[in-house]
Amino acid sequence: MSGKREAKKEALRQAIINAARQRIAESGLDELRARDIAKDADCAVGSLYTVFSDVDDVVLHVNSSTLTQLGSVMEAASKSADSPQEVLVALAVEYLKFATENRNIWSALFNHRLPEGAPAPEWHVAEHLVLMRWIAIPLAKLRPNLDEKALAVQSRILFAAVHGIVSLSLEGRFVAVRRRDIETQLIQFINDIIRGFDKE
Amino acid sequence: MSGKREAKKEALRQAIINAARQRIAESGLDELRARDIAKDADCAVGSLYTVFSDVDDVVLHVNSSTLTQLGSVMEAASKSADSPQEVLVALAVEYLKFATENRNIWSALFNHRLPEGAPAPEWHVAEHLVLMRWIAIPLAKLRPNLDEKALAVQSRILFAAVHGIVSLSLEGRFVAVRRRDIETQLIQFINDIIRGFDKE
DNA sequence: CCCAATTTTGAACAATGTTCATTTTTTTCT
DNA sequence: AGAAAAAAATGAACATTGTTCAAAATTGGG
Repeated sequence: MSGKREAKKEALRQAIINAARQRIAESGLDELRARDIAKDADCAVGSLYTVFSDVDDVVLHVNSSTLTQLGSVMEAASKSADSPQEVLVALAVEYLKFATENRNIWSALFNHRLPEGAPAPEWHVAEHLVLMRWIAIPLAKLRPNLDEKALAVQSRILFAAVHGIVSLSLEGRFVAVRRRDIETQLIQFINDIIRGFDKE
Repeated sequence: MSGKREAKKEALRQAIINAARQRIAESGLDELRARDIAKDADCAVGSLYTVFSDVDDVVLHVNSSTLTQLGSVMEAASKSADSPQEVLVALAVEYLKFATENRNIWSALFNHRLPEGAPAPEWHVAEHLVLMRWIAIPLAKLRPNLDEKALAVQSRILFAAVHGIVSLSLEGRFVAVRRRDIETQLIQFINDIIRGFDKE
């Protein structure tokens, strides 16, 4: 009856991930500390290392759950409209909304850097690719002449552009644009792009 | 004759900035260490703090010089073509080129985070805005009906989109696109946008 | 050449990620 | 149930860093 061990271990894993997510949500990735996570998860610092290889590994798992959340948001947005144009706009707007409402959690997704020369594990990269699919679907309808490969590239480019706008705007380091203007701009931007397709 | 003191201090400032830039260029911002900077600049760790308030301050000055470099690149790109369309494409392509050829220095510009609640100094924010001007000039010709304010916003949005594409592509965390495809995609992207303007 | 002011120094401190010998808990065996 | 073995949890100790500051070295003026 050693399933009890596994269960406890799994409970600890979740407690640690939740504690880390909570900390990140409240104070951002930069303020995340191994000792704080352990305290919140009611375990010793050392225990963290019996379940994860290091703090980066914990962050990776937090990010993984964020991607799942984002996936749901994208799916809902995809169902919120019929025309592919409207779907692309909805995806962008919902992405902006998610980023705004979950700023720290969202930015951890992109600001987290693994140490020099440690590539993100394959399973985590795959999680990102799933998001691209939600863009590819409406895009395929707008550009039926693109093959699978070109479609994948276009999806990434479109995502990157939207992400850039959301990112530089929200992080607001410089290049600040008033918050309530961003959505308007984003919608106009997507529409400009789509109109550009038509004329190609 | 106390100008000598000032001169020495200034020399130290420059030595430290150069050492830091060199380190960042070679190993990236994440590997930057106060002790390494001091060693390269031939001074004690403590001396660094007599000239800069902390390591972040040093990075800020490295980034400042990077922005000056980028400014020159943008200026040259602006003069490389006549039509505003071509200028916008040239700006994007040169931005991509600069980022590719100066990866670590460029990414320090955007990955450097000041500690919680310490906004970038006003002089540094201003340096960023100068870059936006190079985009606004050709954009104004394409969209003559935009007032100054709307033009500034559009410039930022366009920059953010291009930056997003360059950024997610180059950092290649996920969402990887083959390096040699990025330029092609970027050019097509800018053209799509501009075509979108026409149809508005 | 000497003294006071200034600058430079690097050892010491604090914060933090990570390890590992020791203690505690759980499982297995009789 | 109780003891021995296995596994897991613990937190003190270590290594690495940014930063400080008392002491030493340097400098400029008289």
